[in-house]
Amino acid sequence: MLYSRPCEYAIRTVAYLARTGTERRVQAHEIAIAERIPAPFLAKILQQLARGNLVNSFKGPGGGFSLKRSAEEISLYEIFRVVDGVETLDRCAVGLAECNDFAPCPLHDTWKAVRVHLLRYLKTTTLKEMAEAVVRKKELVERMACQGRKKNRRSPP
Amino acid sequence: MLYSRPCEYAIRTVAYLARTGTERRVQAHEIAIAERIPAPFLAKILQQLARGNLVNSFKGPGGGFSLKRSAEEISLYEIFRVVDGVETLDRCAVGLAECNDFAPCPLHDTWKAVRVHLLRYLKTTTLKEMAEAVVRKKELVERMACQGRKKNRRSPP
DNA sequence: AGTATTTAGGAGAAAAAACTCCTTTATTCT
DNA sequence: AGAATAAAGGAGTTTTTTCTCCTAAATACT
Repeated sequence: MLYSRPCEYAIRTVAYLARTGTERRVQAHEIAIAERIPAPFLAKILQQLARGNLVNSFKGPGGGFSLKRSAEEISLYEIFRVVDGVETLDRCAVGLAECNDFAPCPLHDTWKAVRVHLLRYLKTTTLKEMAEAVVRKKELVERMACQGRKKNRRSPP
Repeated sequence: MLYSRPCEYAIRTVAYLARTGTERRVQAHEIAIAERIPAPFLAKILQQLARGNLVNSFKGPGGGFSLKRSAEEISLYEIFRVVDGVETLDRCAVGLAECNDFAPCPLHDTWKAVRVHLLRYLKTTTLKEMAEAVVRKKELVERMACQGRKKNRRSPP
């Protein structure tokens, strides 16, 4: 997989915050329940996001987390950078420590092209995409529920 | 990273066998030393490759492993399939268990495009590429060594 | 000031991945 | 047949990643 489990959780967390809006403070355990992520672990990840300046954090009663920027200003790449660190993308295709641009391994050039593509995906995919896609999915679910009822009328058991 | 550590080792192993030719039997510990891979672990990986019909295995004196096919007939995808299993590529972009083509998560379509690209890379990159690239690298190293000597003459300490 | 709340941070536990070690099996050679 | 060799297979150990638990710190409210 392209990025770690914690990074997956981070993406879903930021998406959750994006859907709730930038003003409201959301507590870690609320996100954990909604997204089925282990709460203490999510707290750690949220701290990383806060240190990386992707979210605001507020202690105490009424505290919680909120996004520092709007959804379309946050790319997958930024989350990935903060949680996994970008060095993981620099790894040689076959794990050779000495492989680099100056002394490339046999797969270096082809793998580099893949890497460029992956980086583009990460940098161009924003959390806006995720928020919008959820809206689209809801419409789809409602449409499918409607079709489901029609089909039941036509096909008695 | 796209595939596991064992899969990296497998690719390097198959490349090593490709360079030695399909006839000669190569022992596990020879490859382990040459590629700096833990020998007992490599033996396990080689067994997977044998079970997956990528290599021949021979027990006893004079035994070892050899490729079942020529380098250009073995893609990275085949090695990946045998060592990691292809289900790892089916994983949702953000780790949602219920995400599939019929109930896609918000990133499903964009991630799917990335996946297609990765699959193409894996399926079109063969071990022939690796074997040829090693030859090219040797020529480059010799050329650089030559330039290194010229430069030393020009730049006394 | 004291209490409650929620994040921040450190240490440890559990799970998964990587790796090691030992026995068994199959093959070759004498 | 016996010995040597090298793969095959199983179990165990180590390392890394994921996750849990506990304490400390900061904030809001009374």
